[in-house]
Amino acid sequence: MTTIYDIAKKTGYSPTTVSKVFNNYTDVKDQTRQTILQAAKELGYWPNAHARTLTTKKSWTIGVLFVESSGIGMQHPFFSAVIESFKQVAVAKGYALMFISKDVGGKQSGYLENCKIRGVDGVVVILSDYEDPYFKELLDSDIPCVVLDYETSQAHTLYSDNFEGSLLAVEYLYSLGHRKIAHISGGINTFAGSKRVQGYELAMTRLNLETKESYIVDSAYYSIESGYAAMMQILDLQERPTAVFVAGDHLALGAMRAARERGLRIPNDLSIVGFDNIELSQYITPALTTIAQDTALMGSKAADILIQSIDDPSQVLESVVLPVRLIVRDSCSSVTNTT
Amino acid sequence: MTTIYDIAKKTGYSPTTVSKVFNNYTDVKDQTRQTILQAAKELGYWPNAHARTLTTKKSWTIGVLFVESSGIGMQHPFFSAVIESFKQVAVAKGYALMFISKDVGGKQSGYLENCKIRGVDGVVVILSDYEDPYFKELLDSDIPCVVLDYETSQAHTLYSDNFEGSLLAVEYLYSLGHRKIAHISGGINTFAGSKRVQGYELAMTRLNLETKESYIVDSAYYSIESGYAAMMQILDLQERPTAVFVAGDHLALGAMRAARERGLRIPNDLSIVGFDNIELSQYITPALTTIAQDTALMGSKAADILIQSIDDPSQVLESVVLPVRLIVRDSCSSVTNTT
DNA sequence: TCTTATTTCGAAACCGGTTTCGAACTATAT
DNA sequence: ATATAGTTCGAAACCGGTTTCGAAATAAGA
Repeated sequence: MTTIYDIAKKTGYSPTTVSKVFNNYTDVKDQTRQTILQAAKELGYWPNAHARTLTTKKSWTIGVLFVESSGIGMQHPFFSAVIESFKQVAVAKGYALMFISKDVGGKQSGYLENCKIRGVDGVVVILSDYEDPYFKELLDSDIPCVVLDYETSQAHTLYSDNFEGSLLAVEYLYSLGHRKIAHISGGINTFAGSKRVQGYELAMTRLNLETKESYIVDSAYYSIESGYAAMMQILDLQERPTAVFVAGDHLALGAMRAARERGLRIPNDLSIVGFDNIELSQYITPALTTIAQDTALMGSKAADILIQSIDDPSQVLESVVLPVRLIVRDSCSSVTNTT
Repeated sequence: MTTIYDIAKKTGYSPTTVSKVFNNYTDVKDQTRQTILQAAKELGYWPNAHARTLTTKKSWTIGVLFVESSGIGMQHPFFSAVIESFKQVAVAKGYALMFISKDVGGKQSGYLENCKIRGVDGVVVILSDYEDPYFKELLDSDIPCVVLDYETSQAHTLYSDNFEGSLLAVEYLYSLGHRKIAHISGGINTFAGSKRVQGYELAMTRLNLETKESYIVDSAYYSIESGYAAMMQILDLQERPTAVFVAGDHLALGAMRAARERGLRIPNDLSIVGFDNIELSQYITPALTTIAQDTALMGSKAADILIQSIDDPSQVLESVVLPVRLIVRDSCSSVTNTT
């Protein structure tokens, strides 16, 4: 491993000057710069990020806090799409991404501890369970954070307009003639889930539709399985709805499966609207009508905000609400006879 | 930021002794240890990983090299499933995961350079294009690598038995009575893709079936779109096959869509076998019969091998071939009249 | 030619840890 | 009381960089 000292020795200049070359200081003669650069190339020199971080206190590393209660981690398509777009702008600005976990090496430690130990410059957090005390601990710290899909006054936040999404979905179903509209929630205890329920309820009220208790089924996770179970529950109702607004595409997939098993055809016998617009929703049959979140924008915008906040921690906290839109495909049909 | 020097000052012991406490040296009196631990707690001490790495030359960081030519990055379900399981064992052993990219900060740099700069202890690589010269550069280096879905004598390798998978698929279709079996390849230029084609060809030969040129369609990427295009090409054939073995589930989704648009019912008019067993393949209609790779095993095994290799770089290179299995679902039907 | 201003460079301290090796101190054996 | 063994601790060098500030060298101005 060659160091700036090796280069200094070889060229006859001091380590100081060598360091200056790699940091684009102006007080070094151009010819000197060339000599040093040349020597660096010959010796195969790579700057040591750890040594640099030690003095500068900047690691050029962003922590990714990404945990789902369901435990499937990176596999969730919505989250991974966001992170992918986040990564692209972060890398372009010179940052590397590092996963933050608790319990590293089998030792109970917590997110904040690991962030401190690793010296990350900032953290982007996407959790399904924001009640985690270890997350709170991180929020309370001085580490710049941008948190997605959640609302808090302690950090920059970024989330889709879940509320509006629900309105769009229900109003669309209404416009097709549906009056008995049920809702499969993604968990009232999650931020997005509760917003979506609220949006559903408001929409129903606005449209003068009765909001029955039994028409709202809470499913614990955004998984296919729980969507299946929730739909089964709805199908057992004596007064079956003609349409179901489902708070997530994965849930919707499970719901569609349940309906199919019960012999219901979609959209003929039952209309379904999802939420998220995951890639596959357009390829299933029938293609899923859903509310699209702009994952690419969410990721890139989050990176912009976080990096700004790293550069200037005194920045006022931003709270960005991203627009959603209805994507009409084939999983809904109009109701002719409104019983 | 409190350091071991702060703790030393507060307790009256030397930085050496403080350091020893955190490194579990035995030559420190138990009472001393308690005093120092107590002081550390009070001062809110976190060890500085960068400083530690600087002297020990070990960063407890594993680089993740994960690029797809299609550019969708982490979103690919197969790859992200593998990484997720990799991450779990790596974290349990005390490592953090860091994404390695080239062109950091807009500067053309390459994978090796970034690995060297960041001082990662090892790298797990999953690429779709293993011809990348920057990847070769990394392979030629002294950094421990484990590469997935590829074969090379320069690193530890790990891949599913693609060849066997093809045999299973074709033999299964044969057992259902199919004789005209086509193949949509995932790209003859990828390692897995070529193995799958070879397996297909061997199976056909073994079963005494004619391997027509036109029955093998090469699709550039493992995307839904290219699966769609490839299937269209097959459906344009005058002598249409009764079954298609598709080299990837995503491709299969596109292929099914194409067939459906052409008015063909699956499995009645056309049988399809996929490859990968992505989560969604069981939820589409008809549920996809496919060849399953053991992604969890691949990830955890890869982590085991890499970490062993980090601990002892002189280890002989391992090349692990993981078993695959046929998962029968609803996308294939038996052929009664073999024309 | 002598100031003065501008370039160009380097000594030295510092960042926060680790590790070797010897010294001092305590306990045990003779 | 003395020799020996075992325990406990710390001085100092080192890891590979950055940065301040002053000095030397060179160029410009009078």
